[in-house]
Amino acid sequence: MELSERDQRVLEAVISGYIRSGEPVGSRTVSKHYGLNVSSATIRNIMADLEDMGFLQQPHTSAGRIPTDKGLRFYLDSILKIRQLEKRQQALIRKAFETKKGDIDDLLRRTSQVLSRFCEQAGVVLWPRLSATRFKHIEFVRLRPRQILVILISKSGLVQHTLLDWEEDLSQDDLDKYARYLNELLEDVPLAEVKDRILREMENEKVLFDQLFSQALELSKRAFQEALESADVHIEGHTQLLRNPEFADVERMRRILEAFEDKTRIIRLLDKALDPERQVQIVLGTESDVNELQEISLISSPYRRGETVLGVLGVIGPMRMDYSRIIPIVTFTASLLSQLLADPDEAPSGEGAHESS
Amino acid sequence: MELSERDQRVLEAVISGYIRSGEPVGSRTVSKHYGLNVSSATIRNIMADLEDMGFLQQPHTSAGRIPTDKGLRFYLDSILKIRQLEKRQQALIRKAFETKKGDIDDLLRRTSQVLSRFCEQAGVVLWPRLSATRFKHIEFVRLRPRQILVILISKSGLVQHTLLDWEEDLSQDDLDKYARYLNELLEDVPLAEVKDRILREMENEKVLFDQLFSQALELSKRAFQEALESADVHIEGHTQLLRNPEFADVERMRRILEAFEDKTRIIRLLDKALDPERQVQIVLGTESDVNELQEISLISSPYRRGETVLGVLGVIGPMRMDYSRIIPIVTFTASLLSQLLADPDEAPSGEGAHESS
DNA sequence: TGTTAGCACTCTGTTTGGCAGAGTGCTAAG
DNA sequence: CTTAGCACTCTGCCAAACAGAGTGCTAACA
Repeated sequence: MELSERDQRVLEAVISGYIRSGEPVGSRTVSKHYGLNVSSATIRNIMADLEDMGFLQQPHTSAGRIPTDKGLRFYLDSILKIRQLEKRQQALIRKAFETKKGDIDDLLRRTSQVLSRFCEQAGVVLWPRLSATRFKHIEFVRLRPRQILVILISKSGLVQHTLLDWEEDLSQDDLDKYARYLNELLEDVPLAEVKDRILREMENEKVLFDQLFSQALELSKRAFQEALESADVHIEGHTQLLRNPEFADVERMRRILEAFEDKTRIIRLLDKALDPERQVQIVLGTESDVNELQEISLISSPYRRGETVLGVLGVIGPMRMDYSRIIPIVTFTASLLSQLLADPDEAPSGEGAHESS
Repeated sequence: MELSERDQRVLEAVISGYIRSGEPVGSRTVSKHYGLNVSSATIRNIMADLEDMGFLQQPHTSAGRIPTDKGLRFYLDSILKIRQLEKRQQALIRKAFETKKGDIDDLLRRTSQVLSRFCEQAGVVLWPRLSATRFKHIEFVRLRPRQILVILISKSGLVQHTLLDWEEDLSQDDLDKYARYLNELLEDVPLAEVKDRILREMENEKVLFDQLFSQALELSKRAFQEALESADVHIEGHTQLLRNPEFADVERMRRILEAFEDKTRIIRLLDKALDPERQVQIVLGTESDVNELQEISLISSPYRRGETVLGVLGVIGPMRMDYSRIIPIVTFTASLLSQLLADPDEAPSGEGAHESS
C-alpha cells in the first residue's frame, strides 16, 4: 500500500488547495492548477484510491475531497518540506522583540503576541517550569500574624509568590534569618533538586537540634511544594481564531474558547509537546486526548536556556492552517527566544563572567 | 415632557420583555402579560408617544418596540428598584470563596470567576492600584551584572516586580543594604506618597553626601516610577458573551473580544467607574468612549479595604442584561470582597454595612 | 494496462414566489 | 380618553426550480 510519487503529489495538491480555500477540492482544480499533466478523470481515479486508503474524504457525494487526519499527518510527516524562514521575515520578528526590554515575564508575553500576530492565529507560550531553572533567592515577608508571603526567584528571573499560613507567629527578624540561611544553603541549586537538598539538610545533626534551622527548612519545604507544582501558560490572540471561516459556528467556537479558559487543558496539551529531541512538533486535535480541542491543531517548538529546555511555545489554530508558512515562524521564534534568554554568564563568547559574591 | 406612572409601567414592561426574550415586544404582549388593564390599542398609543420621546425604537415598521439607550438609562435610573440579594444566593457566593485560601491575586482571580459564573456573563476585576495601598517591603536581587530585579510588596500583599538596567554594577551586598535602608525609611508609607517621601529624603543633607543613601533613593525612585503606573485587570468568562444571541454574528463578536485583548481599553472603562461615592455604576456602551464596546454594558462596583477604595469589579455583558438580577450580585460580591480584604489589624470598628433584614 | 473523453447522476446553494404571523397606525365609535 | 376593527407592512419560512460543481462509470484509445 505504497504511495507513488504521483499519488503524493495529488494528495499534496488537495491539501494545499484545501488549506488555501477551506473548501473541498475537486479533480478538475487539481488537474488544472497543480501542473500534473493528467486529466481530471485520472485525478479522480487517484483520489478514489487515496480515499480508499483513508487519506482523503468526501463531505458528501459530489463534493470535492478534503484530507482526513491521517492524510494531514502523512502530509506533515512525509511530504511537507520545511524551509528556513526568509531573512526579511526574520528581521521583522527580531524587530518586534527589540522595542522594550523588560522582565522575563514581559518577554514571554511578548513572544506569544509575536506568534499570534505573525501567524494570524492564537499564540501560546508555556511558562518555564520552575524546576527547570536554578535557585537564586528566597524571601519571607510577614504580612499579618501567622501569614507569610514567600517570594521565590529563579536564576532566570522568574518570580513566584505564595501565601503560607503558619501555625506559629514568626517575627520578621526571624524570617530574615531564615531567608539568609536558605539563600546561602541553596545558592545555585537546580530547583528540581531543592527538595532533596532540603531533606538531606534536615537530617544533618547540626541542624536537627537547632530550632532556627529546622523551622526555616520546614517553611521552605512547604513553600517549594506549592511553587514547583505550578505551571502557567499565556495565550494571546484568541480572537484570531474567530477569523477562520471554519469557526463561524458560534456554538462550536464557544466550546473551544471555553477549553482555553481552563488553562490546565492547554497545559496538558503543551506538556505533551515538550520533547527536547524534536525541533517542531505538531499535534492534531484528534491526536490529543482533550475532547474540546478535537478540531484544532498545535504547532509547537521548545525553547531553551543553554542546554536545558525551559518550556514550549507555539501556535494554535484550526487543522487547516498554512503549515508551510507557520512552522518556520514557530521554530525561528523559539530559537530567537532561546537566544534572548541565553545567560551571558555562561556564554563563553560573551563579556567577562562575574560571580555574584 | 413628564412620564406618567402608566407610561413608566409600559416602558418597564417593554424593557423587561425585551431583556427576557431579546426580541422586540409588541403591544399585545404588553397589554396581556403585564397587568395593565388597558387594551393593546392604548398601549400602542403610549408606545408611539414613548417612541417620539426617544425611549423606544422600532427595528422596522411592524415590529414590536425595543428600548433605546436613553430608554434603558431612564429605566436604570428611575424605574428599576434594586433589591438585596437573596440569602440563598448570598450563601452560594460565600461558599464559592471558601474553598481555598491563597494569595491576594488568587482571591481577585477567584472573584472574577465568581462574577462570571453567577451572572453568566464576563466577570471583570480591576486590580488594586498600588498607589492605593501602603508600603510593606522592597527587595533588590542582582540577576546579572547591571541588571537588578526589584520586588515590591504592598501591605495588602500585592507583589510587583520590575527589571531595572543600572549603569553601574552593584553587588548583592550593597543592594541588601539599600533595601534595609529603604524598608526602614518607607515603613507603612502610603505608596501614593512614596515619591514625595523619597524626594524629600533626597534633600536631606545627611543623605546628600552619602553615596549609599543617595544611590538607594535613586534606585527606588526609578523602581517606583514603573511600578506605580501599572494597572492590571482580569477578565474571566469571555465565552459567556458568546452565549448571548445578540452576539451570534461572529464578526461583531470578534471585534468586541479584540477590544478585550488590549486591556488598556477595559482599564479605561473601569477607571471611569471608579467612583467611591456610588455603590453601583452602569456604563452603557454608547456612553463609553471606546468605539468597539458600543454594544456592551458594564455593571460595576468599587471594592475597598477599610475606608480606601482599592479597585473596581463588575460584569460585562450585552446591553440586554438582566440588570435586576445582576446588580445585586455585583454589589454583594464587592462588599464581600471588601470584607475578605479587610485588615484584621485595622478594622476593630466592624464596618459590615451589608446587613440584611 | 493505464489514460482519457463523455455522460448520467447527485448533492448543494441560491433564488423566487407564496403564505402565515406579528405588529402597527389610523379611524370611528363608545 | 379608550377601544374595536381594519388595512397595511414587514419578516420568516417553506417549497420548487435551477445552476453549478463534482463524482463514478463506461467505452474508446495509446
